[in-house]
Amino acid sequence: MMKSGKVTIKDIARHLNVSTATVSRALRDMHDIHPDTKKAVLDLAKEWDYQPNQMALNLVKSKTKTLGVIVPNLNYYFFSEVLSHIEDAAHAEGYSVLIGQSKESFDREKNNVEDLMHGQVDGVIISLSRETTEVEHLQHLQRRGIPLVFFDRHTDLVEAPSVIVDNRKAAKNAVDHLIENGYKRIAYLAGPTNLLISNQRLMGYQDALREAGFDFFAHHLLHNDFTPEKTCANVKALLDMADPPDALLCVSDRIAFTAIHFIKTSGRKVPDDVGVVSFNDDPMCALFTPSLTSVAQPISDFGKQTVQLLLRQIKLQQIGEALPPETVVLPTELKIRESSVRR
Amino acid sequence: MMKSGKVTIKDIARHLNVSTATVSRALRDMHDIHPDTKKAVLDLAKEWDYQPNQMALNLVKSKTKTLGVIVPNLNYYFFSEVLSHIEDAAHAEGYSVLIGQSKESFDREKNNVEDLMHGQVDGVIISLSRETTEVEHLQHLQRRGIPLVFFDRHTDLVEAPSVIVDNRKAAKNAVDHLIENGYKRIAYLAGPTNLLISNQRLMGYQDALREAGFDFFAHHLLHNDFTPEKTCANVKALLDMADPPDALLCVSDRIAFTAIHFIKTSGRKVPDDVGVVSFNDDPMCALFTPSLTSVAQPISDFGKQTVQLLLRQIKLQQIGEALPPETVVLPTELKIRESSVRR
DNA sequence: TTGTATGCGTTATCAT
DNA sequence: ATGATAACGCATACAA
Repeated sequence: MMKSGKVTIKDIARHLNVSTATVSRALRDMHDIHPDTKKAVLDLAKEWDYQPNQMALNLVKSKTKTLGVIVPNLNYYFFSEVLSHIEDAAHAEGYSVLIGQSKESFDREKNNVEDLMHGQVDGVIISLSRETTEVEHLQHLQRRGIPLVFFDRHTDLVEAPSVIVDNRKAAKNAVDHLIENGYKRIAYLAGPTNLLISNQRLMGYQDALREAGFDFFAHHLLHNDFTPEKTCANVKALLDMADPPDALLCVSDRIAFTAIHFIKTSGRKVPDDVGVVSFNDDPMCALFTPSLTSVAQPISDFGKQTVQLLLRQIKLQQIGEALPPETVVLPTELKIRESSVRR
Repeated sequence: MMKSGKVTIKDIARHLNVSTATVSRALRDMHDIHPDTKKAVLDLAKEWDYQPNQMALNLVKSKTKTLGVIVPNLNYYFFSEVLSHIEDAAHAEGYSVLIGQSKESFDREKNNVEDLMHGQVDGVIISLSRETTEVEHLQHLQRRGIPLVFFDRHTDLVEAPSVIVDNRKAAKNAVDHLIENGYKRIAYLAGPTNLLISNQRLMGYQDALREAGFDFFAHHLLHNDFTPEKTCANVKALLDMADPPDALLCVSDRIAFTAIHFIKTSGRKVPDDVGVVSFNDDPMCALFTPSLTSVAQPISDFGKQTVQLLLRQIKLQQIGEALPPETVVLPTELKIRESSVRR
């Protein structure tokens, strides 16, 4: 093994007294190449540890075989789980994954998108920050011809495929379940006011109340920024009310765990005094005391479908076609556990 | 705004009747450029939405401003958390982050490393898969001049900086704490047999036993592959023994949560019948019932230090220097909660 | 202050 | 079956 630094196709060509074109062909196992030449090239390539330079390939092919993924936070259970499946699916198709997190900040999201726009990726997968209300940065991306797919936290302000669940229906189911189990004053611990999925769940919550002939009380709707502090403050406010709720619909398991812990600490029982259902079906749901009833989302499908949708767009784009902005709605399942069934 | 597709420096040069060199200089705000020329270029660049082509830049500079990160699993609490901080730190320094997960498979890890070797990244951060015992793929990376840094799951078979904690000491502390609280038969629910950090913790566990004059029982040491099934089987085996342990040191919170759940289900009490301490200080530790005593690692420092170490290496490498393989040992803290203190 | 020419590593289109 | 050469988009040493 000689040749210290990076060895290029040119080095091999020179040493073998052939042209770079020949080496290139030999390396890529093309037709019209003499077996002997090919063997010589391959042998030397191996001996010298030749590795094709990806940057040069990117430039000439004008694609990177890389996907960009932007999520609010890499350490939320749901997102890290979906990301894991995205990486899996992308990897299986020969794509690398570049990550960015908005940290729920619109500016960082914009920043991330702009970074990816400089030709680093062939397409972008995004789940919006909770601050995102305008979408100029995403339209910019599309104008530059970079395919885009949403998952979970989407928007209708941009024409792009998305992979979501029917949050409204899922929430209605969850609240129906609480009502069936005798709960009468159900509060909703929601996410930030402008978070689409939180609002969709709000509609399902209201649907269920209406259908059951219950009144919707605005003071039983509390918004939350996903911090434990805010959750505790919210729960405290609810418990201190003149008409405290006897059940909670939580927008996420994280919030539900914190809420239940607070409720238990305050001397009430779950599910007897307060029933709880939430979203995501974090594995901890089954281990928690009481175990937590939660809406399961098909996380692995989230990852797979999102990647498929993006890859299809990328492929079509190369032949000049466009994919009609399809919306994939994944099924949810309410996993009923102890927290919502009175003993 | 005209010019539909991507606009290049060449387009601007042609339209302005100047050379590409001039445009390049104007864009990068260099000296020796006439204000008028500069303004004209900048204006047109803005009007036409010029974006520098990253692929071309990469090729010219022969660096990508991208870091590769390979972890066993993106959805383990510890790794997703560290990754989040790595992304943060990298982003702050103007670097993008490419991710790969080994899924605890040596082959996938090797695969990931080889992908990154083809000139996609300026450096690599890795936490080894539990299957990894040989390191040829990492040496290959280094031979190709790509700086490497380990965090958490490292190896001494490769000369590279690493960011770790003193697992042996941390484990000893944790077991000392159990002993101080009156536990006498302490078992260790370890990770896979060849996982370095698990074995380091084993040594600390044995240190503590020895110092306290306790015997080490080989049948009180059970290895685990991080699946709930295996954990339950292990715990069942322990509880069914003639001399069941009265306390458990768990190699991770995930395992501890599952173990406690199993113990509770089997009718025993934690911490009265069985005390439990573990590692990672997952936020769920505080919310769990009973709350879980755990060794906290400074996760944010893991991310920051790892990136700093890598960036320093990259910088030094550019001036032909090498960084002595420094090992950063981060402090740990035992967070004492209910699971290890008898009432 | 600006332009010319060359190189970065590879593929691809012509020839031969 | 192979070789020259022109791209890909940009930076830069050297001229002017």
